[in-house]
Amino acid sequence: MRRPGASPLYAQVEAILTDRIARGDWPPGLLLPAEPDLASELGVSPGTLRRALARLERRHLIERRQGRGTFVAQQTSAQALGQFFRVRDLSGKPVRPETVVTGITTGPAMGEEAVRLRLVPGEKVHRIERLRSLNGVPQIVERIVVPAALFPGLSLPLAPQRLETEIYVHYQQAHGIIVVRAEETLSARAASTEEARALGREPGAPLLVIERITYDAAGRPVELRVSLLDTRDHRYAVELV
Amino acid sequence: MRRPGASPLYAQVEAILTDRIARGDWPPGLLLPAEPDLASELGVSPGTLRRALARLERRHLIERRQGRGTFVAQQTSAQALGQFFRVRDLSGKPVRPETVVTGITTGPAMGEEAVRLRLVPGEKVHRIERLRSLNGVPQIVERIVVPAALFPGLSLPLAPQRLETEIYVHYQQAHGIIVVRAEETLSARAASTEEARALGREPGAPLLVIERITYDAAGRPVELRVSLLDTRDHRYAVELV
DNA sequence: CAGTGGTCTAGACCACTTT
DNA sequence: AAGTGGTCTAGACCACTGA
Repeated sequence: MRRPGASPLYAQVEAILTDRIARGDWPPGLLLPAEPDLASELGVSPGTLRRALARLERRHLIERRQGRGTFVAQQTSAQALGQFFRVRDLSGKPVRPETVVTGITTGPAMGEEAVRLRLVPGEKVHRIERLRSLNGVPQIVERIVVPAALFPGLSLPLAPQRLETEIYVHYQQAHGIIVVRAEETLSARAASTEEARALGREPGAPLLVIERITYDAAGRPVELRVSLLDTRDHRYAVELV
Repeated sequence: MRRPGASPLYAQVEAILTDRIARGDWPPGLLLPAEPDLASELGVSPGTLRRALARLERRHLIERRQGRGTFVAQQTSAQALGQFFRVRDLSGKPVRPETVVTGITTGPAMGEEAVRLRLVPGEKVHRIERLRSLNGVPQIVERIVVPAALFPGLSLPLAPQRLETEIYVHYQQAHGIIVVRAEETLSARAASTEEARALGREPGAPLLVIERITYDAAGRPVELRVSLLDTRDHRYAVELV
């Protein structure tokens, strides 16, 4: 195949398949055609297709299972937690948070928020407050901002329960949005009186601040989040390679 | 090629090449044999060799340059900084630290240190204290613990200068040790009086604590490090995928 | 047993770098 | 012009899964 000044063929194939998934043409859970079939449909060799599939798998957009086939990734609670929740206990073991919603409001996006979420000024957002416990003890205060357009059913009484699991599962089930990437910045800050009360600490206690922006498969921002972690018994863990 | 219960051939090739680099048989900067030659020397097909080389490149152990050849990775200051220094300014731009050594002592490894560095109890370590400035302002207090065996020339008068650049460059030049991986855990903590004075802050001010353990190509731990960052003007940035 | 992805091989052609 | 890695192709065989 030719490639005058364009990108490599495997990258083009990767982009085509990413687009099918991002648009919902290929919904989560779908079994993809077998590799030889998909390769001939796209007009590329099996080797080139495999190279594109390997990259999609590394981005967690598909799952390949030997003997079964290749599937569009399902956003499950356990999977989203493993991918995006970096908190560990002091021995390094992963912990599972229990979550309670402590407040929901709806209003226009602030200047900074609107820019980062790429909303028109004044567009509505939901603000969600949650308290997350690790091993039964409140350890994380969390404030989430999401475009209201992505969360229409939020005023319903059942909404809080949905918000107590990872909201990425809701995104996928209700809108076919697959969350694939997040950027986090970390800092340290003194607790306010409200934050301190929620976490059972004294005002001014040092907290770890985790600010996150989350993107879907199409590269659109879909969530802003600030998490305040009490780090007496837990750590935020990363590996650098 | 057969593979009864063993690992894939490309993984075996990767292990062989990693070993050659880790042992110093292939020193940093070396030009590797051309792919067809290396493949036939190892008794594998070019495709299998390329798969192993791709993995080595992702681990930053080699660099491949089209038209020139494949080289064992050189540890440069800029490269080590880009790979392991996650601090950004508030706009997200990378910053380059200037570093001053504020203290060096030598003594036996403490219990916890000895375990993590896999030293025999009582084995000597160097403890290095540094103050790092960003844009001319002191922002990071750093304490580094390294096995004394890896840093024999530390009492020489020129040592402090060496310690003012990334010490990974010294590791590579003096011992052929290539640092490939680090684990970091983050937390928030109140500044002590000495830490506060060094950073121009009030005692008790919240600081971001970054604890790092660093490993070489052979998987041996070669450094413990604690960095205390003033996060009024900077952030620690990570991407989750 | 049939069908899937995982591994391994072999070789052609292209783009880039250096001589 | 010669040599390198990057791309793309084509096909054989193996390991795993589920009917």
